[in-house]
Amino acid sequence: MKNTISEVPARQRRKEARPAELLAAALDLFVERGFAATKLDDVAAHAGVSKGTLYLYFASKEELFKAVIQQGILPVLDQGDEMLSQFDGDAGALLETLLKRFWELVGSTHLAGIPKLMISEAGNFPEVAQYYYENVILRGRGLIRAVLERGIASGQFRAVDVDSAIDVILAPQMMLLILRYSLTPCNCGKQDPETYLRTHIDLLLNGLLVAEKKK
Amino acid sequence: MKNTISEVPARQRRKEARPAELLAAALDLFVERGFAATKLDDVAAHAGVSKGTLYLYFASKEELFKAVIQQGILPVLDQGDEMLSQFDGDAGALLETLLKRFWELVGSTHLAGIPKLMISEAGNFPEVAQYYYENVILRGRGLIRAVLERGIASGQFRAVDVDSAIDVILAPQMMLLILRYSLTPCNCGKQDPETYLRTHIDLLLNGLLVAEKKK
DNA sequence: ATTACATTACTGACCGGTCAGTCATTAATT
DNA sequence: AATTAATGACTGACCGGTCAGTAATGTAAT
Repeated sequence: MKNTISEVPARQRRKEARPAELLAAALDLFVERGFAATKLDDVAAHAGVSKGTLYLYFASKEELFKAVIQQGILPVLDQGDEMLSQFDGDAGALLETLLKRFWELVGSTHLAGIPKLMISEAGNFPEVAQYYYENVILRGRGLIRAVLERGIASGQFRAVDVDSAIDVILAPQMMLLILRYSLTPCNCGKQDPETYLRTHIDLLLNGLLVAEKKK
Repeated sequence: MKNTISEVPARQRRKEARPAELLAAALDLFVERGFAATKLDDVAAHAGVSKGTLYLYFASKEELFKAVIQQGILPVLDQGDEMLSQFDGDAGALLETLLKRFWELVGSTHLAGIPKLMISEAGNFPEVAQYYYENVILRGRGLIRAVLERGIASGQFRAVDVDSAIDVILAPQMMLLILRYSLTPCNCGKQDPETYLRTHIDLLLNGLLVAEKKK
């Protein structure tokens, strides 16, 4: 006769579901507490298994870290690539759409914590940092570069220095994410991202100076 | 007769010099390895003393952290205040001067590592984060706010949303510092800061769009 | 000068808590 | 009965923090 209260056995065997559940738990905790401060016991508990089980699926804490980064961030960049190839408006509108979409996809998820996580831990995990640089940063910069070059070629944008402009454009986006997951006493990121994003795009396209251009 | 090889005794008593030397060592190591990953044994060794001595001057690792932040960053903000009160050019020139001077004072020092350090550790040390927010972030934002308001009042700047504009302006500066001390495989921050800074100020003042303004 | 005593900056072995990683055992599935 | 997913007690390294002891310096009496 089964237990009449609960049909869930104490121990379940769910080989297929474990890795994804462990990755989700790890993302949550890494993003919330940082990598070093997160205990694998807690990750396992969060995923409803014991620490031993975690080690059945991931060889070490660092491997788990790598897997979290990979699985979390690559789909977002795939979306970006797709948008770029399909969009057919002018470059200014494309830039605006891209930045807004990025915020929708990442800003509202726990994925938003990944940039801060990488910045914090890159120094101590060069292998992960290398992967992140090649597969996330370079691809992200590539997206913005394509937009800038399209805009400059069409005459819509001024012929700014593309390489540094990319960084200048991405920085406010990154900082907004970073501040969300750090310096919580700071309200910097608290005012609605709408306004922030609008100001960013407005400044970016129009600059700070009034009507007649000098320089 | 003294030792002819070396006049340095094995053990020295230098009560006055210790704190500053320990703070310098701690800044170096915290910035290089992160707070959690830095061992107090190493900090002490770097300063040429034993761990016990460190505890004569600082009550705990966290107190040492706070002292490093305070001692490192406050003088820079004092300089900023002074510049603001003395400068008498137009707001655009003031903004440019302020950003460039900031880079000179901080970008070339180990102080440049402090923003990344704070971002990484703020979550685990709320007391330090609170201090940093009140005494560094708010003061820094105050400087930029003053410049923006001066420029808008004089009619030189467009009437942008000041609060979010502050963040948009500061973000590229911060990101440049952050990338210097993180993601070292990434060359993002490697190209000379000159170009980066010039692009930032140029974009900030003039925007991305060509001559005739829309909107 | 030299000796004796007092003060205190400094040391480093040690302790206790923590946590990544292991493995003998248990129990679900085939 | 055999296989293997899952467990959780255990280990050993690590490190923040402590403290009994050591040696450098000061001071005063001889």
